[in-house]
Amino acid sequence: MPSFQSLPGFREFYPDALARRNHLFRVWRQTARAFGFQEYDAPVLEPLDLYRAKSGDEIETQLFSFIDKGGREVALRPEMTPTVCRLVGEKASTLKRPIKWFSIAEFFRYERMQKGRGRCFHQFNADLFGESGPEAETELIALLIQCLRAFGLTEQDFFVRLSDRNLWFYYLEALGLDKLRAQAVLGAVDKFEKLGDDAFKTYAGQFGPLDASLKDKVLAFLEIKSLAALEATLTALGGEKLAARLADWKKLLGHLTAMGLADYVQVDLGVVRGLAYYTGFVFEAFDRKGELRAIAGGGRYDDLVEKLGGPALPAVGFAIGDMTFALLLEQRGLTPALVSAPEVYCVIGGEAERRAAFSDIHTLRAAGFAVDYPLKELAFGKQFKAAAESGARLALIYGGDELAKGVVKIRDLTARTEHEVPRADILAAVRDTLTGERT
RNA sequence: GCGGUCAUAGCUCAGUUGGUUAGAGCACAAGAUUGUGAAUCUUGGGGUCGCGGGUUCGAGUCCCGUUGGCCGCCCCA
Repeated sequence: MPSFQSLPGFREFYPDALARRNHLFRVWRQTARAFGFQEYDAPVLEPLDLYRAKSGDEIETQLFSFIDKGGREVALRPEMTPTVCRLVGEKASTLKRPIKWFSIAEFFRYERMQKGRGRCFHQFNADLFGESGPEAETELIALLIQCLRAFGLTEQDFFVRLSDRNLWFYYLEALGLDKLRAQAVLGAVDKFEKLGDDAFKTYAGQFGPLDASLKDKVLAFLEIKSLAALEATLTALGGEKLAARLADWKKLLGHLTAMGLADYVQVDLGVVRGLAYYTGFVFEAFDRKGELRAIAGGGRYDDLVEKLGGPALPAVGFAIGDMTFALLLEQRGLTPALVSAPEVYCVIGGEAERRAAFSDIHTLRAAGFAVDYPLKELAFGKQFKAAAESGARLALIYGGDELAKGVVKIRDLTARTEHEVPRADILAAVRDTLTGERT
């Protein structure tokens, strides 16, 4: 046993694990670019106050925070939202709208480890600033869905639950509840799925038992699973705010349907997301089997940029965590068998042949091909075995017979065929075989 | 922060009521094998049995503590 262990909850990525992680990041990055999002990055270490300002003092117990040598209170970032709000807020007047940004970054939270949760993890974050209409949600929800679909996940595997905090407040207001009571009811709604009726205990403690008919109406609202049902309920109540909100819902779902994504989106007002800073649509992605914690979550936070010292700027964003997502891919057998294999493996006779081979090896490597060879002289049989195990597509055979003829034998390790090419043509020959197969 | 459970080789594990020098498979390395692919055979390197203390003539085994993993609760930005 080594004397030094990694810290609890921290992960080490051996090459095969890193290859899988890189694959996730590569696909996310490519997808975000396809949606016109630009990548940014920012410091891992931030002033502690940035998180206090957003989430309150109690957040500190869940942070990796300390005092640096300059006496500053600092914390490893537990999320990207405050940081990106600051970045955008500082340059808001000069950035072209809409501002569509994404990042792939590592985060740290001082928490107890659990399935799908550790003390360090990565998130894909995407945010859209400067658009207050549901067009912003359309882009983000579509991006979220595509970020999962790109791995082969389908509507059989996951879905996005869509809810709306504004709608809840307008609804509860229409039912005659004031703001404080409405917030308490929303807190109960947030916990209702897990606790059932007990979720309303906190409300009862604060304001007395919730009127039975009101509670029925709240629970009925939770039952709504379609736009049609939502429309029926809202039109019955009437009122301008609800009508305007309904129009937003229609637009958002209409656009997502036009994109062919309707089957991925479920109207579900049970999603509230406890965070106080969400101001409109909120959404979370779950696996259909319901075995895992949320895969992704996000929503609109129109007040946060201003709260963190920037100008008033509407915003919508979401994040996908890598741990639960990797579990889902694994469960569905969609983790690609990625090996960091060379493209070409050289089989080399002896020291004399090695000199000739080295010249070609370097030429091929300089041209960008992944080329490997045995560091020390080995029997041919072992070299062919090593070539096969390396995962290379091609073996180049530098034997005395070939070099005497001025050729190199190219063996296709998959097809188990081989042919000779003049040494001078080796780069072109390799390129011809491998081009089009590389990603 | 709380509870349950586990810890023996790189991996999966065996190890009897406490008893000689702690084992197997896989993996890794060398050889059989100096020109063609996951085979076979032989051999080898690898362990302070998580760590610390206790009981005992004797502890991988029993007891206590501790660290760490896994699972759940709280929380989940």
